[in-house]
Amino acid sequence: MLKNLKEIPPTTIIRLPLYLRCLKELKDKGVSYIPSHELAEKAGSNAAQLRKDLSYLGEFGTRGVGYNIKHLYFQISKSLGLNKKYKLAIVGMGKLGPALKHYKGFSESGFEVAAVFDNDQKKIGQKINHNIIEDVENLVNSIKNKKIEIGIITTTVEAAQQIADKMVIGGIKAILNFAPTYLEVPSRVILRQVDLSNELQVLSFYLSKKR
Amino acid sequence: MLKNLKEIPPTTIIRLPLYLRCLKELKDKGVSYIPSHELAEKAGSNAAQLRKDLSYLGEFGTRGVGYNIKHLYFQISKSLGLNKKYKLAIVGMGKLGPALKHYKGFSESGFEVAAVFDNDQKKIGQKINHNIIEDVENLVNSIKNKKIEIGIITTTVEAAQQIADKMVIGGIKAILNFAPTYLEVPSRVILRQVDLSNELQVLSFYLSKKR
DNA sequence: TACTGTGAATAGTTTCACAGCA
DNA sequence: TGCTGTGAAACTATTCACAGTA
Repeated sequence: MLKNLKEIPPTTIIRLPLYLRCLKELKDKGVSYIPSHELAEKAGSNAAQLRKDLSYLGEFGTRGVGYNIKHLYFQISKSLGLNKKYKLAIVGMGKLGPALKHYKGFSESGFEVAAVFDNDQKKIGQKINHNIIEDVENLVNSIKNKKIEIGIITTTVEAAQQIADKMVIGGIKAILNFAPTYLEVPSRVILRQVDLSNELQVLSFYLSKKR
Repeated sequence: MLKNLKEIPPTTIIRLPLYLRCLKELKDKGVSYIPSHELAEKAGSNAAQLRKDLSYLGEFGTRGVGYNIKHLYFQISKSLGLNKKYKLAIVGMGKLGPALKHYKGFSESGFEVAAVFDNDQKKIGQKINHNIIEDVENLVNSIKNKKIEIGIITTTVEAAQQIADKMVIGGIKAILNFAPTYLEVPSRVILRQVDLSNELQVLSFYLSKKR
């Protein structure tokens, strides 16, 4: 019955944002209840897995009926810590950085881009949406002053580690790294790596198997 | 001894591009041999896992010495099917699409952006690097004529499914989808989903646990 | 009746620990 | 001696199947 004591498996955590997205769609459409097999199908999962995943968060369903969409949405949001707003810093205003800056999904989930940085004097001072590009030399102070908790790195591989180091000095709590290189950070800092060409290489593997 | 018969686990496949990246760095530096624990450290893994992963591909090491970097690089490339060139189409020339178009990692791994598309008449005909933006109405024919095997979707959520459908009609073999929505494709088409705000939500979970 | 929640069974993944080879 | 390659053990995740309930 009580499940707060149990650890939520990492695989479950990765799927929660998926469920959340489907629930948002349904909520916006005005649907009020949904059974596990339908929600699972929308999320590209299966009913057993969905129910097991949700069981780590609590008991939110009604037997014979399904899940109340608004309630489940709220509960998953809460479990993911999305009831709180987070401030982001994006470092590297090449192509990918500005693309992320404009990405709608961030603000929708309660993430606010509080500062953007580059080391190119030509770019510093320019405006991107509502942010003025700051000199990367300000990174440490900006993170401290604005109490930024999450850093996104979209620089070159060469610059990535020193940017990460500065973020750590500034007191960053988590880093999302898009530069295709392994970063060394203290274990108290949460690090996630997104590598776009890795995804293509994985596709390549499955493609080449088919012949 | 012979391992070609055994299936390579999906978790191993995801790590192979990581090893490849480290090996490339070492190769460029002129290093010739490396033991498993050092390569593992560079890749953010551990020696036992690295050796187990490689054991699914074959026996490439020398006891007492380590792995020949060039040879291992070649072998992993081959296992991932990267000895072949792949043609890509990117659909959606908003912010993310052009960023991917410029992304160096793609061409370095043998992927060629053979065509780019949008539905905006103002963008169609414009040049992005070496590609002229084509009308999305040409998508099916272009995929057929240019023998494009991989499609990348960077459109809005609303357009994504119909773009995927067109790709399938054109005979695409794999799709990498950046639109935050679940796509329905025939099982013969390989599909991978990359969702940028999911990554932030996962960070949020681990951040909120820390308080 | 139509669903959820969950133990139990199965499947998959990681880590251990060591035999065997250069 | 110092490493790899790999069975076996430990751990983790998924799926099954059904008791329990609105």
